[in-house]
Amino acid sequence: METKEAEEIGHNKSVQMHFFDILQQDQKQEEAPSKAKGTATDDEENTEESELVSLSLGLTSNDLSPSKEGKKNRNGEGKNLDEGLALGLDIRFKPSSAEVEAANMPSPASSFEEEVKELQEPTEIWPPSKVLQTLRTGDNNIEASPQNQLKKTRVSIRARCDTQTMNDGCHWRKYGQKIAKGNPCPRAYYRCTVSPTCPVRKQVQRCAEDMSILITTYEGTHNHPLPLSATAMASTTSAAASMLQSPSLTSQPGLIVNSMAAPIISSTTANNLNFTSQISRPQQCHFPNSSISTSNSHPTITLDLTAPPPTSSRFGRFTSMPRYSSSSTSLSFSSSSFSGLQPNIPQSPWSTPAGYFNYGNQLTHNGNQSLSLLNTGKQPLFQSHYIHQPNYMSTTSHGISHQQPLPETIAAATNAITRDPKFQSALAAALTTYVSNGAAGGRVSETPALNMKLGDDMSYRKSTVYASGPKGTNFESPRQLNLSSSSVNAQQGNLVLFPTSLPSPQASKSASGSSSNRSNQLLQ
DNA sequence: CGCCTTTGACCTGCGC
DNA sequence: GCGCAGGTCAAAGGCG
Repeated sequence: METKEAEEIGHNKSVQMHFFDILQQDQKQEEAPSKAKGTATDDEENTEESELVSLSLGLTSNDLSPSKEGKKNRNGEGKNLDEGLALGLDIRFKPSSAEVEAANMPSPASSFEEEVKELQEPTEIWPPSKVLQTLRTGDNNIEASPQNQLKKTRVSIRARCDTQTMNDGCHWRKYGQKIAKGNPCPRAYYRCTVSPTCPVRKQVQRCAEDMSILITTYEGTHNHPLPLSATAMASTTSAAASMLQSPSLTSQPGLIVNSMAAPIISSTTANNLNFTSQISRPQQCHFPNSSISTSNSHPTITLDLTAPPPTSSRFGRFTSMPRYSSSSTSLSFSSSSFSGLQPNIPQSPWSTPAGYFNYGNQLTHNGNQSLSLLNTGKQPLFQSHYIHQPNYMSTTSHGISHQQPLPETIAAATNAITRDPKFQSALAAALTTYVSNGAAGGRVSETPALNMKLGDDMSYRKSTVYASGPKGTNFESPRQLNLSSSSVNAQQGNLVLFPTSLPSPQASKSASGSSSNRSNQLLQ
């Protein structure tokens, strides 16, 4: 099946998304590995309740997966597998002083070897279905508790894809199909088969409104090394998922989003995208253009890769004004690089010449390649550091016409950020991604790690980001991240991030053709 | 032969 | 308690 998909994708059309996966490392597993062996199930479930969330990407080392992995080199992953990779994402939300023990936890990102051990000695963090079924009926079943149900985090990807499923780099076995209410398209249920004990499942369903949109929802934590191709976007979704793991981020001064992972280098071919990973540069999240949303019953982050492009130019013109109401605030992360996620677009989302950072209506221009960290504590976030810097706002030598600052917009957006903890974490994730993209597509990311501290202290840490031109062209021009505000439903503690500048497939096609020109213009 | 998909039945949670 | 909907199981069959 995967092979079929890969062929189809590779030869023809579709997005070839060698995708992500999330490894949400269980806090208690890490704390007490021995315990995890014995009571892994409980630990797994406890993870859902833990406020301290440690998200870690899988690693791709020597193939530790079952034999089939060795037999079948599906989707050409074998090449990548040979290389080996340590990808780690460590997002920790240290919510309160009560989480003292959290401080003793090893960081997945910094404990690669530990993770390898763990993987080599697989601890069943999810019981086999039969066991699970038994547990469900048990009195002590933690999973059955409403609380756990409530906290089961999912990451959903919306992407235009004309194949049955997106090729996310993992191997899946379909175990069920249902017609969901309100959607004529059946929902398919898949289980990760890379490891027999892997608890990760995904649901695939076409969007009722737009059949070309494939909605893939991931749930669970891989307990095995991921193929390189599967780790490409893991950090992105991990970061996104992390937002849902902490009920109140900002009240906790110690939130640290720490990027220690290798970068993901994207490569493109004529008709498909191929996100592959390469090693050893510190970096992390991919948040191409995504919308993130959560729901109450099943906290779900949706990375919306389908949004149409704005009517305005990707470069410097932003038409949407942030909208605020007493009950909602909105933040949009967008990047000019997103077109790559659309099918048939010969441009990598990670290799665009420039990223954009738009906060509110401001196009900020990080003129000195210094992307500092995000502090969403008491200080207005980008205000002092980016937006108000004349350099950033001025028309650049690339011919970008930047709009004038709009104080109200900034103030409103700042207020939105400082008000909503999840908002802050979303920003952290987005920035992490942004920096990641820069490092991935670019030549250099000078900082071994991007640390984003959301809290009270304003300790900025420098992270230098270089943009990359198309296909290996290295640019040292600043990347610009586009962050615009629109609306977030803060009432229910939900965070919604709407993409604002995602090119439609058609637009992307044309845009992709001219993008490099524009890019060159930008960077000349 | 092994792995996969299909598909009806079953289980579980939730709202009324 | 009942019904509905989502999710899962597992037997059957297909495919390479």
